[in-house]
Amino acid sequence: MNLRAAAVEPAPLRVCMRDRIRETLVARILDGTYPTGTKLKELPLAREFNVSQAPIREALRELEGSGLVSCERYRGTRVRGADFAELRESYELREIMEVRSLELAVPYAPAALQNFARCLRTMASAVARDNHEGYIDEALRFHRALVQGSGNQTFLRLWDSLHWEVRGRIALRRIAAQRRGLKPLLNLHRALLARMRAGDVEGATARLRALFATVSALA
Amino acid sequence: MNLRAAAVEPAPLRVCMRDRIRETLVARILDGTYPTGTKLKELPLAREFNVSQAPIREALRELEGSGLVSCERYRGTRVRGADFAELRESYELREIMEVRSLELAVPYAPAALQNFARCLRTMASAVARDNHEGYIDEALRFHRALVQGSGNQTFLRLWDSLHWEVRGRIALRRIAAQRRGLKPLLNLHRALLARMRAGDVEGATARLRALFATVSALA
DNA sequence: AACTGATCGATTATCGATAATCTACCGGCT
DNA sequence: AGCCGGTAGATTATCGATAATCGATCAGTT
Repeated sequence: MNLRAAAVEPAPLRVCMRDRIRETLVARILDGTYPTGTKLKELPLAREFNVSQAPIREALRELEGSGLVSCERYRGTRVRGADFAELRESYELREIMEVRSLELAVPYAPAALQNFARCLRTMASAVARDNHEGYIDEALRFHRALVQGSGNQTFLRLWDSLHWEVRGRIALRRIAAQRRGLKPLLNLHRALLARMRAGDVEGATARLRALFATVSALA
Repeated sequence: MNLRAAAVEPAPLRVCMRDRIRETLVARILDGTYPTGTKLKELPLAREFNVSQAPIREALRELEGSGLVSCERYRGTRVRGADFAELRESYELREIMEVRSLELAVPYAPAALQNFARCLRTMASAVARDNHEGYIDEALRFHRALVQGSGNQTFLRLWDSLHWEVRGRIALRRIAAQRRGLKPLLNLHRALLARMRAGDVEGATARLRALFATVSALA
C-alpha cells in the first residue's frame, strides 16, 4: 500500500529500479533488518539487486532526503532512524500536524465527515474480526485524510514522507498484541469523530492527543 | 551560511559536485530564478555545470526529498515550491514546530537563556545599524535554537531541510522593506524572551504566534 | 614504544555511452 | 474533421569503467 502514490498518481507503475530498491530499503530500515548505524555499501547492494551503482546511489539520496539515512562525503551512508526514540519523535511530529490540521479543518463538510465515518466502520469491522492489518490500513487512511483536510499540501507531503505504511504498522502491531488490543484505539477514534461532527475543536483535539498518548505509552 | 552543516559537521568541505550543484539549485528555486513548474532537464544542467548526468541526477533526488521538486518516472523533474502559498504552508509547519518546541523546553536552563539573550542583542544592534542581513542571520539562529531546545532531532532536521537560510531571507527582506521595518519583529522577540525567562509557556507561545502572524500577514 | 609518513585495499564520486520510455508529429482511415 | 497507430526526436534510466578519497597498516626514525 503506497498512500502517496495512490493519492497523487494514477498508477504506481514501478517500472523503475530506483523505486523498487528504495521501497525495499525503507522497509528493511523500518522493520529492523538494518539496525541503526548499519553501513549501506553501494557495490554490495548493487550486486544484490542486480543493478549498477547508479540506481542504488539515487535511492540512497532519496532516503537521505526523507531522513532515514545520513551520508558523509566519501565515507558512505549509514542508517539513521528507526530506533524507539526516533519513532517517538516522528509521532510527536505527526501529532502536532494532525492537531493543527483539525484546527484548520473544523467544521468539516458533510462529505468529509461521511468519509471519516466510512473509515471508522471499516476499522470497527476489522477489530471485530481480529483483522489487525485491516485495521491498521484503514486507520492510516483515516489519519491521512485528517491531514489532507487541512488543505496544507506541505503537511500532507511530510506526513507521506514519514512512511507510516511501514512505521505505523510496527507500532500498532505492538498495541494490537497488548491485553486490551485495538479496542481502546477504536473507541478513541469514535469519540474523536463525534467531536468532529459536533464541530467541537477543543474536544476533538483532546481526543486526538489521547490517541497519540496511547502510542507514546508504548515506551 | 549553512546552518545544518555548521551544526552537524565540522567542516562543510564542499569538494563534491553534487553538493555544489544542489545548493545552487536550491537557491535558484527559492529566489525565483526557476519559477514553479520549470522543467529541470538533466543534460542541459550537466553541460552548464560541466559535469556528467550522474551528479545532476543525485542532486535532483535530494531536492525531491526536501520537497522542492517533484519527479515523474521518465517524464522529468519539475520545480514544485516557492510560490507564496507554499511559503505560507512552510511557515505554518515551522510555527507548529517552534510552538511545540517551546512547550517541551520551558523552563529553560540559564545557559540556554543566555544564548537566546546573546542572539537578541546581536539582532538589536543589527536593527540599530539598519543591517538587515545581519538581523536575518541572527534571527534564524534564534529560531533554530528554539527548535533545538526541544531535544527532538526530527524537528531539527525538518527545520533545517526547509532551507530557511534562503527562504526566510526572502520573507524577511519584504518585511524589512515595509514602513516600520524590522523594529516590530525585534520587539516581539524581546517580549518572547521575557516570557521564556519567566517560564510562562502560555505567554511565550502567544508571542511566538504573534511573530508568525506578522509574516503571514505579508500576503 | 611512540610518532610520522607512505602505501594499499576498500569505497565513494564521476564519467561517457547505451537502453528504455515518453511526447509530438504525421499519414491513413472512417 | 476526428480518430488511430506508428515513427522520430528528446529525455530519462541504467550500465560498466575510471578517478578521487578514505581508513588501516606498516616501515623507518627518534
